[in-house]
This record gives sequence, C-alpha cells and structure tokens, in this order.
Amino acid sequence: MAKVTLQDVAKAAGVSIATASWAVNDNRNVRIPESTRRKVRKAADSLGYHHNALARGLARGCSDIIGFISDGVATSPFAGQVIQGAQDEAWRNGKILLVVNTNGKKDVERKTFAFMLEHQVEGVIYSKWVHESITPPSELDKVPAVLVNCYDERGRFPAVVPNEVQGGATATRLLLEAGHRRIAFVNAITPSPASLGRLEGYKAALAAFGIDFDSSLVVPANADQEGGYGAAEKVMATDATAVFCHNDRTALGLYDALRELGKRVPDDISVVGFDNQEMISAHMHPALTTVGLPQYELGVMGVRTLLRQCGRNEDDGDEHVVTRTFEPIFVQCPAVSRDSVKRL
Amino acid sequence: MAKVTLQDVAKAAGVSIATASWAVNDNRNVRIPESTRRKVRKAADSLGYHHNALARGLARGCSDIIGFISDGVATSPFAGQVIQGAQDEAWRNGKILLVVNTNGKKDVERKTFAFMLEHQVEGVIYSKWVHESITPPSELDKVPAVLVNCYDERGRFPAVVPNEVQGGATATRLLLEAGHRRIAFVNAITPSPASLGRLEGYKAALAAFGIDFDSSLVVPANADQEGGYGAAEKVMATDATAVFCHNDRTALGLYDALRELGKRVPDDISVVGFDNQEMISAHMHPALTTVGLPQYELGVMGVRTLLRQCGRNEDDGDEHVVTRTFEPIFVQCPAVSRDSVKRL
DNA sequence: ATGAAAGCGCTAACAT
DNA sequence: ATGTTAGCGCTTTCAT
Repeated sequence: MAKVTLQDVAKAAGVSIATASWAVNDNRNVRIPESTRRKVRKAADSLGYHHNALARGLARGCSDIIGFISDGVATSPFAGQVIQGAQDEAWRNGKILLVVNTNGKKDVERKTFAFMLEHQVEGVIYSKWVHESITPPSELDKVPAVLVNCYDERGRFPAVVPNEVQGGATATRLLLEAGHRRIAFVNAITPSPASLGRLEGYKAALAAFGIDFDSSLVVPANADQEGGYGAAEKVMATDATAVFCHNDRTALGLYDALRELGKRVPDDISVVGFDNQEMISAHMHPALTTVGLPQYELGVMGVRTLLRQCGRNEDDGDEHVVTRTFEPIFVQCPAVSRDSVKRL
Repeated sequence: MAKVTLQDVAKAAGVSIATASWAVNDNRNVRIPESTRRKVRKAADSLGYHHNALARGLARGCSDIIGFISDGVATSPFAGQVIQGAQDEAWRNGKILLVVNTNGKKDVERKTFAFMLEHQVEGVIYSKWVHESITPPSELDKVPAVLVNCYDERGRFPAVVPNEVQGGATATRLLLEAGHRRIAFVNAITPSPASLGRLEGYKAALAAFGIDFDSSLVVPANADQEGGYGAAEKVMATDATAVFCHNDRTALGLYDALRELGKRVPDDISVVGFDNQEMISAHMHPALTTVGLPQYELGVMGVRTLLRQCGRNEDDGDEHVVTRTFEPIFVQCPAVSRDSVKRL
C-alpha cells in the first residue's frame, strides 16, 4: 500500500516517466498515440496511482487552491450558501477552496493570509458577513483577490455584492402588484448598503407606480426581532395596508406584536421581509413572502471573477501595476412568494 | 516582488541554505547560535520571505492539511460550529482544514476523496449532518480518519458523537429540578440515535427521581415545527405540567399551537427543547430553555482524535493492519436555561 | 513519438 | 556550528 509514484507507473507501462506524465495528464500539446495513452492509464489504475498535488504544484508553480476568507459567515446561516457556491464553481474549474473563518479577528486574519500565501493559493476571496464598505487589508495586494459581500470604495479590487436597490424595489413591487398603495417600510435604523439601498429601491418602485413617497410611512427600527416587535404600533398608527420589513427577523418580531394587537397577517395587513432566512421565513405563520439574498450566486460570481482575474494576471507580465479601478458587480435578489401578502 | 526563496534568504544572510532552513524553522534539533538565527530571521523578514508549503510538504512527506468532509453540515446552522471547532483545533496544531461539502452526493464524495488524497491530507474527518449510524466509504481506509456526528457500528473508526442519553436526561432534569413531576415528551417518531438516546435519558432522569415511566406521556411527532404544532392537543390531554420536546423546532410549533389553545408558556405549561438552535430558541417568546448540541466540541474532539490517530500511525510501521475497534467518544450536551420553565 | 535531464523550493542526512 | 548534497514527485524543455 506504499505510495505509488509516476515513476512506478512509467515502469509498469514500460515507458519513460515523461511519457507517463503526458498520458496521465491527457496533455493535448503532445501527440502520443492513443495506445500508449491507454497503456499508461491502465497501469496507473491498476497500481492505484494518485497524483501528488504537492509535487505537481511545486513543479508547475501553482497550487489549484483558492483561499476563501470570511469574517464569520461560516457560522451564520448566510454563510454556508456563499461558500457552497464558491466551492461548486471552484470545483468546476478544477480548483479547491481553502476556507478560513477569522471571526473578524485581525490577528487571525493575518495568520490566515500568511498560511494561504505559504500554500501558494492562486488567489483569495475576501468576504464579509454583512454587506459593507471596507478598507481591504494590505495583504490583499500580494495576490489576486476579489471582495464578496463587501467592497472597497476606492475600487481597488473587484467586488461582488447583492443588488440592494433592486431587492428593495422587488420587495415593494411584490406589494404594489398585489394592489397595495399605502406601504409602510420598517427600515434598519443604521445606515448601511442594505438600509440605504433598500430604501432607494422602495422609493423607485413607488415612483414607477406613480405613488408619492411619504416619509411618515418609513419607520426606523433595529434590524432584529425586537425592533420589529417595537415597530408594530407605529405601523398600525399609519393607514398602511402592507409593510415591507428590512429583514425577516424584523418581520418575525412584527408578527408577534401584530398578533398581540389582535391583527392578522395577511388579512389585516400584508407583510414582506428580506433575506429569506429559510429557518425563519419558511416557518412563520403564515409563511413569509420575502426577497432572498443571492448568497450562492455571490459565491459563484466571486470565484468566477477571481479566476478571470488570475487569468489576466498571467497575460500582462506587468507585475502589480494594475491600477485600474473596478465597479462592483451587482447580483440580483430574487423574490420569494409565500403567504403573507394579501391581494387587494 | 518576485518570489523570494530560502536560497535568497541564505545568500542575503551570508549562510548556507541549510542553516537558513534551520533558523527559519526554529529547529531545536540543531544548535545554532542565537546570533545566526536572528541574522537569518532579519534577512527573511526584510526580503518578505514566505515558506513554500508545497515544497516543504513534498520534502517532508506531509502536508499540514486535514480534510473535512461534511454531507451538508456546512449549509446548516449546525454546520458552522463544528467546522469552527475543527478549524480552531487544527490551527492550534499548525494544521489547516480543507473543508468540502458533498451535500450527500456520492459522486462528489468520491471526487472529494480523490482530491484530498492528491493533496496529501494527513487525515480526514468525515462528518454527518444528522447523528446516525453509517457504513463508512471505502476510501476512508486509505488514510487516518475519524467520524464526527456519526459512527460505524462495527467500530472500525474512531467516532465523536453527542451524548444523547445524557442530553435527554439533562433536559428532563431541568424540569424535574423545577419541581415538575408529570412531564410529557414529544419525541421524534423515527428511530435514531437522537430519539432513542433522548428517550433513554428521559427515563433515566425520571427513575433517578423515583418516578415511574408512563408511556402515555410520550407523544410521537415529526421532529419539526408542524409536528410540534400537531402534538399540542395530545399533550394538553394529559395532566402534564411540562413538556420536553425532541428539538427546538418542535417546541416552536408547540408554542404556536399552545398559544392558539389559549395556553401560556410557562405559566400554564413549561417547555424545554433540544438542539439550542439559537436562531430559533433564543428568540421565542418566552425564550426557550433547551439543551445544546456540543457542535464546537465535536469539531475540536474530532481533529484532536484524528491527530492522535496520525501520531500513532507513524509509530507502528505496521501499515494498515490496525484492526482494533473503537468505542465512540461521547460529548456532553449542555443545558441552556432561559425562560420557558416555571418553578413549581 | 518518446526519452533524458534540469529544475521547482525545501528538508535532512552526512560531512567538515 | 555550518556547509554539501541528495532527494521529495512531478513538469517540461530539449534532444533523439
């Protein structure tokens, strides 16, 4: 059961090690007869040969490894999906993903970069748990990199983020199209790409339906269950027939308070959330209509963009003088219709 | 900005490459004066030297990489924590975790093993999303391996699993110690280590308090929200003053039904859950008292066990004739007290 | 079409 | 205490 090397395979197949290498790698640059190719393959199989990625990487100067750094996304429900998307896309390209979760700790992050550089990653994806503007760590300059669910205001790196504006518009339109005209918006109280973007989308959707924006319909709240709970009264104090909540957790809290106020969803008031945290939204009574975050797609686009990045880096030998700036790539947020919206 | 190698460092420091290697690695086997050591370090730092893990791995015959295969755990809330634990523990030992999520697909799993073997992983952790008995894939024989949150009935691999029995007992005792004596148990309808173990723990805790087991208090239900919802009536038909639910989701459903029946938690009836899915339990009204799954610990113990495994494998050169069988390692499930239990 | 041989960057005997 | 050198397993010119 000892290690079987290319050497062994070559010997067994009665060819030179070089030929064996070509055959095993199905190298199209070299024309070797199908017969030889098969002979080698067979030998490899019967010996139970496995490539040694370390040796190959060393010889070729690249590792097939893509680093994925997250600041905690791995432990959030949000997490898994973007990693999954990234992993799948990496896989499709013969790469493997090295995921590390720093929990937002800078020292861990630094060590992570070191580790990844040592392992000769071909590039790294730097992702944040909450969509926000960041100043990228300096280590990012040493290797092809792309930002996911966060962006650099100076545009020094490609970034892939959810399209909050479109998402906010989609959520609002879900209500508009059901016939609602007075739509409250329980928005997060703290400014962020999410709260700003969704508000912008809300306004845009309203405008598209020829409805004037009424700031009294926007009730600020903490973006969690308690915030939603607390916002219920203010919402009911308006004449809104529907509410767009900044996120599902807010909606969940709102549900609770609404119930206590003797109001029923969606009969008395329609609700739509945002995020599509399945764990929550799919199991509420009634199930919550919401807008999803394109997590999986974020991951996919992340590595796709990275790979493109790596490719071009090889072309222009001009080292790291790539001073161009990047526009963020916006990924659509899909509508998820369930039972919390009443058609008027 | 070109690649700087040990060679460069050695030259810059005016020593041989071997000396440089020793200095950089802080090799204790060789006594080299602190002065030389520092000299080399300085050279390395100023040149921006990074180890090349590929080369090192190739030369040393080991990669510092531990594979972590999960069948979907990465996208579940459960997931992150065990991976996090595994990652942290790996890190502490200078190893890095290569996580792959197969989503339970056998073909992906096979490719994953191939990939990991190619990358010369020192061992692999094979984990399941739900605690269950499995027949380990044959590839596991080719490398040191440990099972996490699942086990091989034949005991061919070390396994790390949650202690369901103790967990069930802990949950029950939470109620017992609050003074409850008639305790219903909404258990999962399908047999599994969880349902069987928790039931056993339930009985044991009762017995320890001198209470006879009454099978009419056990109401079977699907282990989800709907199951809990449906079980409410049956529970209220008993004279139980408290319910132990198979998991938090069941408890959540129960809450809903209870509310509709006009019953209040915990005043009319106390509830404890299981799993401590924070997303759910911490945000219920009232917050749910429950028993946690030791996910993080599972991860930690997983790699710790694996590392021990690797160690011994090096000692006995006896290849893979390790026919000993392993007892599962049971990890405690901690009580998480919140507000759903009333003291009688 | 295939073989010989020079590395890739590092480690670890073995010398000195 | 430190330098020499032979690999680790593979890729890839360059010959043949």
